[in-house]
Amino acid sequence: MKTTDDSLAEAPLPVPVKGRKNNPEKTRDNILQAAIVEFVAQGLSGARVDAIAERTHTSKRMIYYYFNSKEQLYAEVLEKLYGDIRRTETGLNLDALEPMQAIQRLVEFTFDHHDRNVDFVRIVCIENIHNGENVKQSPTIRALSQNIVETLDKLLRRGESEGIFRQGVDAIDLHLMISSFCFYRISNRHTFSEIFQIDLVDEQVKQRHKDMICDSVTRYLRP
Amino acid sequence: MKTTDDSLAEAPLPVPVKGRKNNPEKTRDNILQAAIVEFVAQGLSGARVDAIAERTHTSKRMIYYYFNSKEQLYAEVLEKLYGDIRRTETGLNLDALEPMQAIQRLVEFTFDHHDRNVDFVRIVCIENIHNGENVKQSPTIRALSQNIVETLDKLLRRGESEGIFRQGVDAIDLHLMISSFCFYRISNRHTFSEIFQIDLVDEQVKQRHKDMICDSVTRYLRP
DNA sequence: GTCTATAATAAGATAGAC
DNA sequence: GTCTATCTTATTATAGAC
Repeated sequence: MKTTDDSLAEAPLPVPVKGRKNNPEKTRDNILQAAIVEFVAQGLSGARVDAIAERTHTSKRMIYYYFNSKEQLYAEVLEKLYGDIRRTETGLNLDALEPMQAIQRLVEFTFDHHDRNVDFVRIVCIENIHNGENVKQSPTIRALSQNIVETLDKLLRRGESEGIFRQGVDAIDLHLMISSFCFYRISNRHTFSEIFQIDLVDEQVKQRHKDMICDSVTRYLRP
Repeated sequence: MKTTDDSLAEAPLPVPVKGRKNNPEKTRDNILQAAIVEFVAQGLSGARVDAIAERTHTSKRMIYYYFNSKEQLYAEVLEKLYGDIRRTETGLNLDALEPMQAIQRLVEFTFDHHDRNVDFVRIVCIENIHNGENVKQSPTIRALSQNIVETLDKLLRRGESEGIFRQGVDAIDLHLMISSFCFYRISNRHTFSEIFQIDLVDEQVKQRHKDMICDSVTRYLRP
């Protein structure tokens, strides 16, 4: 390929794009976005640093420059996806509604939430395959998730005192019940839909399942 | 290391263990068992053929001899774990019970089932991370899983005609509901227990959750 | 059928120029 | 801060003896 051996005369283009100055934040975020795509698609062990670099407007060197290792990059991806999702959980304004309607709204929100955020569901699966080791090392993630339990607890106590809900239901238990359905429907959709020949993406099926979990939770809560 | 260059005089021990003759079936099964442990612990991409060989009483060469590739070995692991679990689902003898008791028994069975078979839960997660591609290629797995839906459908129709269950509940939908809770409790236990600070292994908690899903399903089914 | 040794390649991480 | 080129090690897979 070389037409001359005067290497000093070759390609003086360390500056990324013509005329544009360096933009560290943008570069870093660009890498993080690419990493999300790769980790979500391939898992932690399956993801390739080279593949992440290819999805980037920059180079593999920059990944190590900003994130030091594949593991640390993964940890940031995990925090980002958890953060994105937990933040949307605020501003549901359940206090204004009566308990039974509020719980219904919360269930529907959780359902849609998982349905729209397949990436989040996948990264949580991946993290569990790795025994939650990265979640355990992130106080941020734990802190982010307290909100939903507090909301639910407040709601349960309110319904309880009004005599609309039965006594003594634990917020975390109920969250487990709601999440499990909403999560599993997405996380296991490949095996479930293949084995039982059901199209989980179909709008009618989706609505039926949403009604199902709503109905199931409200019936469970009645005294 | 060599103290002599007469290589012909060295180590004539291709025969595995002293005096014992070759045992192909045993060797093959030994590899499969080792592969289960490794794939379940590390996932498909995370599993190392060398690590599987180390867990074996034989060598890496034998893995390729019997299974041709890492992928094919994984596919057999998947079939084996699905097969093991589906087979135990028969012989529940629900026909003898009245519908509401039968469904309760089925739910409890499913709960315990997942609780006892963490390996199965993990391999299903792993398979879903890989978009269920191997399940799709295995007619065996699909065939094995029809039993549970048939059982459930028969039960639902019986309860329906006796007026004990509400009309029109779909067996696959209900199976989704029951499975999701039982599965998620295991599959996501690492992140869930860390984030919400709950000990899912605790016997009291476990019993509470078992009651919860039972209660929830029976309430859902009532007319 | 089974073993040890090794080839071929892929992947994480780094060097060094600019 | 960014790039290209490369080092090192790990990993899948195979050769060839017995």
